[in-house]
Amino acid sequence: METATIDRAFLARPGLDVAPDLLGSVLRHTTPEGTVAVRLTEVEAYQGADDPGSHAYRGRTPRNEVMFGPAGHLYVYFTYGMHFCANVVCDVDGTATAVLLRAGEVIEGASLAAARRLSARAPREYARGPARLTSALGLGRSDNGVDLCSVGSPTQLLPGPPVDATRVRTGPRVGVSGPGGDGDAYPWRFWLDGEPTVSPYRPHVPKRRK
DNA sequence: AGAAGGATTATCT
DNA sequence: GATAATCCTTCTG
Repeated sequence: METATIDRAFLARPGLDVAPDLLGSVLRHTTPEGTVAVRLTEVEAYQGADDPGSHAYRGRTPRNEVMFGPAGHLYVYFTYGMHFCANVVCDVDGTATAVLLRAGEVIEGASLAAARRLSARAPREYARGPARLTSALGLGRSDNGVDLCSVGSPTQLLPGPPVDATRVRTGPRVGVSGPGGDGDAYPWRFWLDGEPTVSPYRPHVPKRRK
């Protein structure tokens, strides 16, 4: 039988609870070009109304509509005029929380990932960063809202090899400012310690005058 | 090695 | 009209 996807009920809780449990899971995407699969090594949780860093903070809009839907769907958004980022929608229908997929290790389709990531100098850079991850997988606008939990879907979230829980680390999210612009208020970024594919951006370096 | 600026457009104020 | 859950190239030390 086909490999089972991650259960939707597993994702139907707050993104903050789901995020660390998603480390080590595998996102696989198949297109006419072929299949690429990524084992997740770095993620970030985004909550709803209480989280100023979340797209859902100011309520439902056409862009973030998918976040408010049922768990187990993919929320893909376009940013900085040239990049896509992907989230796994969590929590129950009507409550908007999600997990941003920041980085991972390509474990299937390395040659196709390389073709999509021409600037990468080493395989570890194929999906090292949120926009790089979507690029390596070939995800874009048309993948916004797709179901990740149905067998036979071209885009699936699958269980990965077991993860050593003692390797899970947490820290401030990247590119998110808290109240007063003084860095992220919450340590809602999770990664696997020692993974070469974890994006290297330093957690919140305050700008210093020279 | 580290810092700085450009690319490029959807989205919301 | 400003900003953005970013990445890449180029400049400087």
